Order: sequence, then structure tokens, then C-alpha cells
Amino acid sequence: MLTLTNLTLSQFRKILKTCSGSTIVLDTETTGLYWWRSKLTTVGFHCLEKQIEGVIDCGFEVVTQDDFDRLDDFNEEGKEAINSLLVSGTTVIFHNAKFDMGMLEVCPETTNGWKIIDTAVMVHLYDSRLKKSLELAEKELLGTNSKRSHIEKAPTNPKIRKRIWQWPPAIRQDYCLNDCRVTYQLAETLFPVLKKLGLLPLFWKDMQYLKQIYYTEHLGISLDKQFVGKASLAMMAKQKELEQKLYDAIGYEFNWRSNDQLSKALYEDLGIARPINPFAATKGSYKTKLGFERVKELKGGMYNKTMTSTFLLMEKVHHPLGELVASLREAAKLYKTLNQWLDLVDENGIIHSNFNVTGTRTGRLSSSKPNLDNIASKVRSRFTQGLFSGGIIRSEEYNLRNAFVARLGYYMLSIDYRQMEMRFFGIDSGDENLLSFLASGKDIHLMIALKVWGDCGKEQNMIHREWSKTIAFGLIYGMTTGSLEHKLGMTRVQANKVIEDYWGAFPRIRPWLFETVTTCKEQGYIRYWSGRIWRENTEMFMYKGANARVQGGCADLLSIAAMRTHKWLLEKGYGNIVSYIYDELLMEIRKEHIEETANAISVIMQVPDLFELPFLTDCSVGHTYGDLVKMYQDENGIWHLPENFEKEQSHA
DNA sequence: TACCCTGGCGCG
DNA sequence: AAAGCGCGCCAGGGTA
Repeated sequence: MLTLTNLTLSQFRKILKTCSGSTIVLDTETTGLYWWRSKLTTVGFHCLEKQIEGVIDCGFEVVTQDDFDRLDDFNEEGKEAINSLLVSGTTVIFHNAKFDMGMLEVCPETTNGWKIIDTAVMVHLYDSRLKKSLELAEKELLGTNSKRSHIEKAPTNPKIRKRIWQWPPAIRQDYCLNDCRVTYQLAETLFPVLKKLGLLPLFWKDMQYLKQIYYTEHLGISLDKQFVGKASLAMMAKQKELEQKLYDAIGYEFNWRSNDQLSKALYEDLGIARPINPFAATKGSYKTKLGFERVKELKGGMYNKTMTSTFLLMEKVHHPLGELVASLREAAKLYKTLNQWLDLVDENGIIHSNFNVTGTRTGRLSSSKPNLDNIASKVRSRFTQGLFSGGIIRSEEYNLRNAFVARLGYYMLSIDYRQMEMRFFGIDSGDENLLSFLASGKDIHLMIALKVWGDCGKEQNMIHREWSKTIAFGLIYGMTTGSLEHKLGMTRVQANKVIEDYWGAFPRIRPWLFETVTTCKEQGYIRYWSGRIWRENTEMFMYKGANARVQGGCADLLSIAAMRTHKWLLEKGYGNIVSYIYDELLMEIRKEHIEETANAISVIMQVPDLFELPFLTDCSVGHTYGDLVKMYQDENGIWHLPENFEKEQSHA
């Protein structure tokens, strides 16, 4: 193997050209972790076939702003070289492809059709429990730790040791080359393993999906900075006001974020009676979902120490300060979220969230920097345990989804699945009752709610429906009677009745769960409909496989629907997907094509070729992610813009 | 100082 | 150790 360091750009181009059509590894060293604002210091490559590896480097330690600015030429030329030399027939291996591709500004989708292999995704498909950093993947799968010797050569100052861009170029280049070699070894090791496990079709699907997600991340989503600024000020004022109220009530100032201090203030200094913690340590025997009798002393429990969760404060303490603390926490949290967005927005007002393919145990995407999956909606949850999510509508500046707006000439179009997990559970378990409920279009949660609690008036029924929903998932995924008892403030007898009603409604729950655990016990993993595997070796956690095959199965379904949607949108030129939120695709669509798109994508998302039962959707439209209004579906199932849509929207 | 863990809370 | 599941982010508090 010929190793070449300190390459000039023209040497680099020449060698890269000789590797065209082969399999190569590319790795970059950069000034940070954000592809859209960090800069390249180093690019390494490794090609076993041609017995050559090499690295180009900016050639200096990047310390000052001046140094940072000096990187521009190197970046421009380096990107140009890679862009022009990657051609169809070449396979490029990366560890975390989206990042390196972002730094290099290349993607086979938009350039010359070369092929991607991402070793981080390989690791994830092999065993989603493993850490995906190159260092830990190497340790786990190759049994070596080659980074160590390189890091030891780096400057000893702990700050600089973490900043590769400040390392001497020679050490940095060796480090980068080493990463390339390790990445190659990972690919070489894992490829036959994935093949043997029958995971290659899924792997290639994920590589295709990766390119699409790369596209989505680069397009980004437009942030309304004016709204964010306004809301941020409002939150700050609200926080100050509520803080003062709390201090006045307690009688002194303290750090309310510290649960130790808050607990002391409430229960000691103010003398509020300490609540009995419903989630405290449980003793003795209880029945598991599968009917096993388990005798055990469970240590700890939730909220056992400080008893300051909103749930306890509001539902058990019943003191006005509970509401105050909850509102204070909310304002503070929203304030921090808004400020994070201002930090993460690019110079064009665009937010580039990361949609991580390797982030979850089950195969779902996760979103980070910022997380677009958990943005507070206009409906405020009241209970932290998720038992009740209806009721309180947030005022405009509290609805943070208002911050994400459609670009000029576009509307936001959201299409989500109706009862996706219930539907999937019905299919996966083959539960006849559930399937017929779903096929009939009946509101299963409401029906169960009426059966359990009776008709208590429309408003109360809707609350019961929310409870019913949570309980349904809880029971599918292994919630015990004790937990249900406490959460709903029921007696054991009542809780048992609720459970019996559910098991009566969905008789396949228990056998399906049992089969999942048995399969996992036999082979160490379970396999979803999509072919993805979920591993678990510890028997007492195998019940989690039930959730995994539903949650992960839905995720793989959505990824297929999303790829078909993306393709359709590109062909039509009507707009783009801007976010993927578990059971929902958020799109930005040209105003004049909303109805056509809603109808076409609804059908596409049903994936009628994959399952007996179509996955029905709901469509909503708006100017922002926060003001989506449900579209109207006529008797023929055709979607239309809501009545008076423009009029309603324009007042805002 | 730089981690690591935990609690709290937003979403599906 | 863990018996509804899956995330990410922030802040506090303890430890090396």
C-alpha cells in the first residue's frame, strides 16, 4: 500500500482519477460538526484495490479567525476536485456519509451517480444497540483501538486535544488516514455479516433513503426570525413574572430549576404536605402482561426523591403553586428552545436539522440540532404522564410551530397516517376485531372509552378518549396493572376491568406479545415485516420487542412512503418534503398544486401494494407548521382546501 | 474543568 | 437495575 501525505491538489486529483470505478473510502477532518458552517481541514482516501491511500490537508493549525478565513481556498478547490472526480461506477465508503458528503458538498443523487456505503448504517442494521462512533464501532466489531496511538501524539492541552483542526497537520493527516483504514475494515467485516443475516436489501434501501434525507437536510426549513424574536421576548418576560410570583409565595429567592431546592421550598419551608408518590417503590407480587406472577422488590421508582414533577404537583399536591411551577418551567423551556433555533439558523434564515438514520433502537429516524420531532404544538399537555393531552390551547407565541414557515409561493402541506400504530398492530398481530374496527372506520378509542366510563358528555368523553388511547398503547407494550391503577387513580378492581375490556377488544394482544418474546428467546432477535432485526439478549427486556416491531415497522413503512413521495414531488416539481415526523410527512408545496398533491400523495402513502389494509391519511394545510388546518374530504374521498382557507389564514 | 448521570418535559 | 415504548435537550449535581 502506497501512502502519500501532504499531497498537493493536483496530485490528489491525479491519484483520485486512477481510483475511478473502484471502491474507495473518504473521510474528512473539519472545524466543527455542522456541515453548513464548518470548514474542511483535511480529506483522506483509501483504495485497497489500487493499493494507494493519501491525504490532502490545509497545512496549518486553525486557531485564529484569520486561520479560519484562510481555509476558504482549500475548501473550494478540495470540493471541486471531489465533485468532478466521483463518477458512476465508483463506490464510496463513509462512516456517517451525510456529514462527509455535506462537508464535501457532493451527493450521488445530484452528481454522477456513484454509490454510497455508510458503515455507521451497517453497524446499526447489524445491532442497533451498538454505539456508532468510529472509535466504539472499531472496538466492538474489530476488537482494536487504533485511534488511541494517534490521539496520544496530539497536543496534550485537553482543549486542543479535542480540536483536530488545531492539531499539527502531520498528526492530523495520519489520524485521518487511520480513520479511512478502519472504515474500510468495518465495511469488509460487516458486509458478509449483513448478507448472511439477509439485511442487504434493507441496507440498500437505507442508502437510497440516506440520499433523500441528505437532500431534505440541505433544503432545510425556513425559520420566521421575527416570530422567534417576538416569542423569545414574550417567554423571557413570562419567565421573569412567574419567577417573581414564585419567590413571593415562598418568601425568598432560590434556584427553582434545582429540584432539591424547589422540594425544600415547597415541602419544608412552605409546609405543603408531601404527596404520596404513586410511582414509588412497589413491593410484593404483581402480574405481568403475560400473566406471570412476579415477586420482587422494585427499588426507587419515579420522582421518589424530590417529588417536584408537574404531575405530582398538580394532581397529587393540588396546590396553586403546582400550576405556577408548571407554567414557569414551560416558559423557560420554550425560551431556551427559541434561542437554540436562533443559534442554529444559517445566514439565509434556514434551519438544517439532522435526521439521523442510526439514532434509534427501533429503526425510527431521530431528529437533532434542532430536534424537529418534539416542537410544542398549540395544544398544551397537562399531565406529564401523557394521559391527557387535550384541553388547553396555547396562545400564538406559545405555539412554537408557528416559527417554521413555508417559503414564498408555497404552503405547508402535512399528511399523516390515521392511527398508524393501531393499524399496524392490527396487521402485524392479525387481530380480527381490531382489523374490522379499522376497516369500518369506527373510532376505536372513543368506543372503548364509552364502554369503560360511559357517556359523560362530549367534552368529558374526549378526555376519556385520550386516556383510552394511552392505555391501549400501554397495554400493547407491557404496562402493568399497578401502573394503570396509579395513573388513572383507580382501584385495582377498576384497573383490572379496564384491562379486561381491552383484552376483550383486542384478543391477539397477549398471544402476539408472547410469540414476540418466544421468538426473541429462541434466536436472540426478532425480525420486522421489513426484514430489519431487533436484538435483545436479556429475557426480562424482550417484551420491548413488541413495541419495537410496531414502532420500527411503522418507521420502515414511512420510509418507503417517503421515498415514493419524494420521487413524485421531484418529477412534478411541486415542492419538497421538509420534515419526517414518525407518522407524518411535512411538505412545502406550491400553492396552486396543493389539492392535486394532497390527493396523489395520500394514495401513495397508503402503500396499497404492501398491506391488505390501506394506511389511510389526513391532510392539512397552512402557511406555517403551526397554523395547519385540516383539509376537507368529500364523499368520493377527494381532498379539497378548507372552506375560506385564504380568508382564515390571512388575518394572522 | 470536563465528563457522566438524572430529572423534567416536549413529541409520536 | 430496568415491567408501557422510542427519542433530544437543558440544567443541576456529583465525580475524576
